[in-house]
Amino acid sequence: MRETYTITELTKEFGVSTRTIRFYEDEGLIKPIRRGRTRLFRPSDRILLRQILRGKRLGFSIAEIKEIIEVYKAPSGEEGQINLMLARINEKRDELEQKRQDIEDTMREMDEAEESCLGRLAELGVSQ
Amino acid sequence: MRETYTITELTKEFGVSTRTIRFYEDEGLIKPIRRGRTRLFRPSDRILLRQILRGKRLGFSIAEIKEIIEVYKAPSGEEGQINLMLARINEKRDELEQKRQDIEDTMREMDEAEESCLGRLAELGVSQ
DNA sequence: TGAGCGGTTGACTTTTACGTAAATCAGCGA
DNA sequence: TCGCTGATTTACGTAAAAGTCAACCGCTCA
Repeated sequence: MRETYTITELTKEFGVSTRTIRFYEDEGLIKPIRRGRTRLFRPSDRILLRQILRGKRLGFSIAEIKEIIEVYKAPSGEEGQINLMLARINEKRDELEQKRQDIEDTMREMDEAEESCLGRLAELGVSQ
Repeated sequence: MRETYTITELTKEFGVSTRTIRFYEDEGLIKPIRRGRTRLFRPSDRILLRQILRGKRLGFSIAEIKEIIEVYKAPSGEEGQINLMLARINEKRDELEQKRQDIEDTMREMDEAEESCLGRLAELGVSQ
């Protein structure tokens, strides 16, 4: 595994701009190390970026993604803290479950749309 | 089934503002009929609104939701048009499939986070 | 040694998806 | 006829998530 990545390597791999990556750093989502002023991204930063973009595709806001990343890091602290973590995990799971349902519903309507397109094509074929 | 709904009935049912619903009309997503100046929403408008909000939860933009709604309406026109529709349907399906995968991945990481929280709780319990 | 290349900072701008406020209107019950 | 309620239009405001631009730095290699 590579030790570090430059910012442009990551922009190419993930198809985002440098501005975007720096923005995520400003928002506290990733904390690359520095050599002089230049950012160096470790494998863990790269994984974080992957998780951030995954969250974006699912329509989570930066703030929500931050929360999700927090629970990934998980457990330090005493019982109260950990129970709070568990509660948050369940919240996020519910949201994901809702999205999953939304996807199923949308998929089903896509199937119906496809069906009726194919039906229409068949009609056209027959009448020719 | 009800004949029509007022705008406030829909805001209450779906938990959105009147501004939001009017915005969707401005964007051409729904076209309620009018009695005088007042909007009247038919069952089909209500279903559209449901689909719009589903799209929003999945992180689609208004423009993308518009496209999705277009393919729901589906088939009129000749073969070329319909084949174009079918292509669009498959594009959207790919996007949905990606989101589905993203959800699975996130869910799995949630499970891991939960595991390690529970593990930490067990430790705390034992040491007490 | 100077030109190019990749990276950085900072500031301003843009797009999307509404929020908010003001003025207006239409029906309705007392 | 008054005042309330609920709806409408118009217009400006705003937060989030970047895009864009300018000025600058530090290396390297020809």
